[in-house]
Amino acid sequence: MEGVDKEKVQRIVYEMSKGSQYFKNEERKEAFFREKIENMRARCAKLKPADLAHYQTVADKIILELEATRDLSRIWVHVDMDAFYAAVETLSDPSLKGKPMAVGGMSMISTANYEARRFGVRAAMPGFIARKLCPELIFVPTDFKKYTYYSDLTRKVFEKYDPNFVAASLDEAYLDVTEVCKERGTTGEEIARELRAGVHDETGGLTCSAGVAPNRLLAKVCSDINKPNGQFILPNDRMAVMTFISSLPVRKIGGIGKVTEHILRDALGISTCEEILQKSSYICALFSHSSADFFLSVGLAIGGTDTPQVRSRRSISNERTFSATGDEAFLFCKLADIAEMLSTDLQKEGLRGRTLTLKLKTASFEVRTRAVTSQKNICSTEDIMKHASKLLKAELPVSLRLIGLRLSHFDEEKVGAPSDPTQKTLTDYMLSGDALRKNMGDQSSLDLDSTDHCMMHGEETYLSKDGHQTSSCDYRDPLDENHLSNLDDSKSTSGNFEEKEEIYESTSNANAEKVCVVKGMLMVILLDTEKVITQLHKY
DNA sequence: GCGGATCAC
DNA sequence: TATGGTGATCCGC
Repeated sequence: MEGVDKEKVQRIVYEMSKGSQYFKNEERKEAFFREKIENMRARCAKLKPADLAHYQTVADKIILELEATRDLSRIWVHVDMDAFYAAVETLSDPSLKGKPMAVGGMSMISTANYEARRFGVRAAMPGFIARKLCPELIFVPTDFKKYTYYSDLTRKVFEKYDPNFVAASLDEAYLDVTEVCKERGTTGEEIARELRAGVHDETGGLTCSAGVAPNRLLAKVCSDINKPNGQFILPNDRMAVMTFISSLPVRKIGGIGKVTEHILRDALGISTCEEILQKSSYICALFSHSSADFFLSVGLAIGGTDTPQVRSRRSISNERTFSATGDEAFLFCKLADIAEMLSTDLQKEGLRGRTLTLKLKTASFEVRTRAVTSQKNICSTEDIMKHASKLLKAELPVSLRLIGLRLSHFDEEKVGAPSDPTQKTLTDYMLSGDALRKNMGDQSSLDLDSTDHCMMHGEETYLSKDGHQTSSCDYRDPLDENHLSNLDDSKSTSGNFEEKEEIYESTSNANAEKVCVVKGMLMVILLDTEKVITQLHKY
């Protein structure tokens, strides 16, 4: 973004961060990461001319196969709402117009409007740093009901152009407008323009940007080019597509994040998509078959052109951050809260599963997961707690800032599912799709000998077994949202804390039963932990 | 099947 | 004072 003093922003972010536990953890991760890159460079250096010649033939073969799948017959549009949450908030409070504003709280920001971005304020930036960058910044708490309402309005517009459009999140969607273009004898460009006007009208003023391209991977990149309130069209022409992809930095591609970007650049000297093809032998030498496949398809600008299959959810989880503590009674209370929330969510979806995963983040930001798989399907708070408390107990003593629980390996048939057909957006759109190949470099080149195994192993590559292109890395899960609400800062946690204390003293409270049940369960679970039982009185 | 990592939003 | 939550995937064990 122009007009941003990047150096100043960087300096302030650094000043605010350095010395913190968060920052120390980032440094630890970076050191680990540099080592990984060094390993890859070493492996590169060891490659002999004969090896490289071999990998070049492998690469050339893959490239030929990929080229054969190229389909330039479809017209995809990727629609991306501009600063969506911030724009919605401004719509409902016009006094915010023209002022720097961010949706979120002191701990984390989910979206900043364009006025705030000029100060260097960004999504995923902690609010207290944002305020330092822009002291007059207005904070607005997240309100998902509002965003869902406006998202639904936009989807009504999308439906008119592609009834099978793919909602990638509340504020993004992919539309295959090939048919509507044919019917109306018009271009993707015109459709995108009309669609954007429709969104603007139907929502009462929200703007969006669009990318028009022959596949979803490209459409996604294109929607970012003339943002905000603009569009970019990439014609269905091989030459135009190849020219476009050539100079594109790899980081612009969905699925290539910060880490992959650095690996490609520092280990292989690859910064643009063009260079992927130029160094295709190294790509094949260093990465797994599926990773190489993904990278090479990026170099060729080949992406998904079909409408991806609807897939059911694989896991469901619940996690909460609180101010770090080693107080075991508190930690078990939190665990019980999360178990209960998870159980509630499971009931809503009529799901039961066999694998329970406990997620912990220590006071020093180190993340750990511990899982158990049982024979029986579980869904009740009690069953979840039975396993979860064992997992947590094995980690004690430990000072934590986050606890989470995830259930997976679902039962085939749902039990008592409240099957509400109007809930289409939540269940039917639960497709996943990244064929992301982002596990860089840990795989030995020997793996190339087990190509088939690798291909089958991946749940979904950009090529399905029957040769049709399936959902690709540019496809997003609709439930992936910035669920920033309710964790503004320590308020929510200390809020719970006080609430519990109150409930404990006043048994007439409506919530008392719940707490007692939880407590009762905890007492059974923690029977051998005298200290915890006595401390429970505090909560 | 488990644990660590990465990515997206 | 203060750096999120949900879901998915891959790899190496």
